[in-house]
Amino acid sequence: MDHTLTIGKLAKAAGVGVETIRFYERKKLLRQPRKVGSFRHYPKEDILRIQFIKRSQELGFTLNETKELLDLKIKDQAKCGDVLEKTETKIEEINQKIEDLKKMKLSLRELAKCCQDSKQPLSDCPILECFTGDRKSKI
Amino acid sequence: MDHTLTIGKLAKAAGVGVETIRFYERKKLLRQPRKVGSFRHYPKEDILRIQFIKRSQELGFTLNETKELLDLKIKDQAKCGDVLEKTETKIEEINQKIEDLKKMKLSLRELAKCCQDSKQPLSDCPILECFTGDRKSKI
DNA sequence: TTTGACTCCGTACCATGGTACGGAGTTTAC
DNA sequence: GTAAACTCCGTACCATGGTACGGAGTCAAA
Repeated sequence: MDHTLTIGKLAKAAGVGVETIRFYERKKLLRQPRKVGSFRHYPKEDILRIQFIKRSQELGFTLNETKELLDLKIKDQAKCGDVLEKTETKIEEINQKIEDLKKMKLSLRELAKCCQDSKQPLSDCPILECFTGDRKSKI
Repeated sequence: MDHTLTIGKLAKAAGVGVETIRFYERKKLLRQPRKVGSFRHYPKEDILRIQFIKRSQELGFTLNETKELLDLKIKDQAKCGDVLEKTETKIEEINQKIEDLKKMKLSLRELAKCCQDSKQPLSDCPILECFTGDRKSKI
């Protein structure tokens, strides 16, 4: 009983599936673990690393972007500002997405107005036509 | 020269690629066109149909959802309210996405605060640790 | 020692929304 | 009439983030 974890234990500790860990390894999000015989043995720190990955996804980073963040950590010439910059970029992307979604919502609300009497048969319902015809809308 | 379009003309008129049209056909978003010999001939209405699909995507509907909207049109027992309902549901989904994005943004802002002096080497930068440790945050 | 649980590896598959390719047949323009 | 342009079809491939499978090897407990 040493201080390392087999893939199953790591998976359980980090709250992911075994296959996910092998997938992250293929994608180089996890470093090659030490092999004991043919079995992978992971340091406990990899629990945190996986939690970092999950958190990063929750924050809207893709796996590739997350990999970039993790890679910054091992390049010791990397500056704190490099991470900050990626964060700011991601905040801008999020702002843009929010704006897009708000425009969609406005358009959908306008379209919904087309269709007041919801008991009309669809042949008399203008909403699909509104949909198609609404080319001057903001989005 | 009749009033129908070959696939290339339709693609050009609708602003999509030829392969996209065949893809939509496979996904049943476009009806089987009339065949003249082995060549597809499309009615001009399919330009509008494709534009409807594109517009629908812009509004956040997936191709499957778009197909449901288009299918409502041919089921003549479908009610105007059926379309309205899908629209309202999509508006709710959009609201939820906006809320999620706002939470992400807040978290990213907090994390960015961790990293004030952007000239520090990354070993002294707390942002990655903030990332990992910030488990009590809202998202 | 044997049985059950775990792990290995490569590969295939899921959804989503297409794009690309290759070899054949068809149509149009000069 | 010939060559370019278009179309046919099936299939494979792209990114994204995994999940599933099968047959073999390994490990731990009873």
